[in-house]
Amino acid sequence: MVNHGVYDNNIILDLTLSSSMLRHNTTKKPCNILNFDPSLTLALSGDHGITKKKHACDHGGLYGQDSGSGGGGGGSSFISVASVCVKREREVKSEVISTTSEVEEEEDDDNSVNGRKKLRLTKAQSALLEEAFKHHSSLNPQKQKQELARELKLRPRQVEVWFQNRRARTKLKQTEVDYEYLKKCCETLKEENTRLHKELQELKALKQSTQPPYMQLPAATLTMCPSCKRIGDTTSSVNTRPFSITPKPHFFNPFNNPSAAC
DNA sequence: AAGCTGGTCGCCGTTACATCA
DNA sequence: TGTGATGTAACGGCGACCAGC
Repeated sequence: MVNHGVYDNNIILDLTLSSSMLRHNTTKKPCNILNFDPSLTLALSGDHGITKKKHACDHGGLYGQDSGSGGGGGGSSFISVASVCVKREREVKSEVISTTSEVEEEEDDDNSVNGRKKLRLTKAQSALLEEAFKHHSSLNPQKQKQELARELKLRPRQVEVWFQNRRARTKLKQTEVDYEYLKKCCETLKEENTRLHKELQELKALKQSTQPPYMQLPAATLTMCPSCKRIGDTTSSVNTRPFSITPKPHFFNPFNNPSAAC
């Protein structure tokens, strides 16, 4: 049922495993024809042998050829697995149909030894994918994906997943940047608010202690610039007096430019 | 024209594995 | 050497969109 042909060091281990574990392990990522690591052998601890539902999907779908002997979740039937994995099967079909013979051979190898064992892309593969991502953050479905997959000796599905994850990472980073920006804005506003409150208190105190002539003017006509701490005046074009009057409120907007209020 | 169905795609939340401190 | 944290490949589910019937 299983082709162990590629990794001789796995064969003996496989023979000691249950059928479900076999199924899982024999689909171990081959990828690694490219960067095969002999230490990347089968997990004998047991937990790897406990095939979860989505693993079953992998085997029933992506790597389905060998999965007929068992399903996911530790022994459910192939039929039930297949019913859960319609989408996977769709993808597999389209991939198989559209891939070149070269890729098909690659996938055959994958199917024989592939598994949930996680692939780590090589630096070269990542670099190429990054380069492609720079040009377009989305794949031109049946064209660019196939091309990249062929070039990288990966399955089209892997390229697709990489782009999805890459977009998610980009979005996450942008969210973090936005968060930091808003946080700074919030802090700036808080400081401004505190300072304005303080100034208000000082003005109130000043009003109580003295009654200078300018205080006879309506209070609403006086505004103070939060940055330079001068009171504005529009009645004269040249601001020669320490306190003056402005025709309209002088709002401070930290989102635009905290230091540009004046 | 409207409704249904199937295919495709992208996003989201999650899981599981590899690696590192 | 064991363990928790982190990064990320891979998954299932869902909704949106489109084409064909």
